[in-house]
Amino acid sequence: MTMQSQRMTPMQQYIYNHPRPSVTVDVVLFTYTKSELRTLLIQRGGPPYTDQWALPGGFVHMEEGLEEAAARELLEETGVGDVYLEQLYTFGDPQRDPRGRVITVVYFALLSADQAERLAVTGGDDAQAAAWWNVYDLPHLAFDHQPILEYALQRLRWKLEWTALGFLLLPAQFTLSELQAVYETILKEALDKRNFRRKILAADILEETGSYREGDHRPAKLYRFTAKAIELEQARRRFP
Amino acid sequence: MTMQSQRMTPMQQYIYNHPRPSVTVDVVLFTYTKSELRTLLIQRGGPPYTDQWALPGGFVHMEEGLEEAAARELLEETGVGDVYLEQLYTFGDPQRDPRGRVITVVYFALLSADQAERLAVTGGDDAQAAAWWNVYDLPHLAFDHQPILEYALQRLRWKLEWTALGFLLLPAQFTLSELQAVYETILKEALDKRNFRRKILAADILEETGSYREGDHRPAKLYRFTAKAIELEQARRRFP
DNA sequence: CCAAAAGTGTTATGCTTACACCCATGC
DNA sequence: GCATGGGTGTAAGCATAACACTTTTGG
Repeated sequence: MTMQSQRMTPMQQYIYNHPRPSVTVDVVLFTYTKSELRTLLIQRGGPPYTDQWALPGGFVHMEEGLEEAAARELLEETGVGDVYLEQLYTFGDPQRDPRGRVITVVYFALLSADQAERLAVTGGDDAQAAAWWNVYDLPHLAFDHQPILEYALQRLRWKLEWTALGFLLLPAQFTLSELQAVYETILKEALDKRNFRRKILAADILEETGSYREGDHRPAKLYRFTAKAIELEQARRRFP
Repeated sequence: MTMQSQRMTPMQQYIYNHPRPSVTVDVVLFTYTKSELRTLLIQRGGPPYTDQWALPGGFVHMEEGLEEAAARELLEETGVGDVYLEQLYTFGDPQRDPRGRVITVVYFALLSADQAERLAVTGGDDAQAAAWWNVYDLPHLAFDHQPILEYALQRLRWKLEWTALGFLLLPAQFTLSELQAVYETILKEALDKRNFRRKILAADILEETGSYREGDHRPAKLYRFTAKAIELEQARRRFP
């Protein structure tokens, strides 16, 4: 493997002896609000796929790392910061973008319901619209973003079953029933209440806040997850 | 995200309005021969890192997919074809290559001992040397290939524990003791013979060939793995 | 007092683990 | 006949899975 020569013209052009692909990052951001699993999409302002919905993302700058680029794009396009991010997969089919060869490194992100609700989600630095969509009721997506999203959903299911990161989708305080509802929505199956509680509590990553959620019926204990839960799971992170 | 204009000069140069990274694929290829877990490395023929050992790999061509590129590089540089390939991770630290911004999509590959031994491993299309190295006794590696290889080794351990893909490292026929030795080498721990056999046979992915390995002592039954074994990505459910 | 969600234990089953001896062959 | 690796079963402990009723509140 040998390197291509590279120089810059006065007119800010970049010349290479071999063609190069573009490299983008895209982000699949999940949260759980209003009893729905949701993902953040951007409505495209220009061709190709004008007006269609797409994952937030953009070009990787020359001086930034990939995860850094994903965090930056998320912040610029949606105002979302301080988010759990991990690399999902790199998609590089030569035909995936009609404009040319674009390889995209996709990141997987989880946002707490608190943060999601605090966001005024209607466009960031450009005039694009951003909106939360129910994962089970999506619009038609641009590019190959449909299969990418499905793959991210698989990863999310896997995370929920094998790690404690489900907490990252919830507000800071939640009841066990709410937590169970998240699991049931994402895994698409009903769970046994007693077994669920026993297993979650045995994992020793929750603590009672001492307060209760008052409502129509019997008040429910509120829990938060302990800092330990996050470290523990980051230690178990399978993709660096 | 908007696309850069792009045109080609008569002198076969490629001009872009924005700088672009190079994109390479690298492959971590594992096999198990002579009682050792081995990986294939290439000795670099020029700068940077002249004479140092590195993962096989090279630039992604504009018209080929990523996995396709990985397979091609493997074939060109080492003569290895017909191999299990899966994407491992994409590394894109801006400083990882002294020549400029190079993002590499790394693939993880498993080669059967049969194929590994049939290979005359001494350089492919260029005059670079290729050689198998014991994973636990590696030379100093070029670029960031050391941590990449460690990450691949983690993935291999995970595969061995959770899937049946360990078979792909072995010759077509093998004894249970040989199989156990592979597991012990890769997982770096001793396994109980009876439990190992019970578990492997219960997985129902092996069949007896009917013949025996004759040797110094009592002949051992030879097994092969069934086609079914490859699909079986074990999914132990966390919730009922 | 009724509706609705919160909360709580026990049992059967299957899987995992630990463990020691006989068998078949070559020399 | 002995050295060497091949091959086999069982019991204890642990985690999982199935299952139904009582408690607390608001209206």
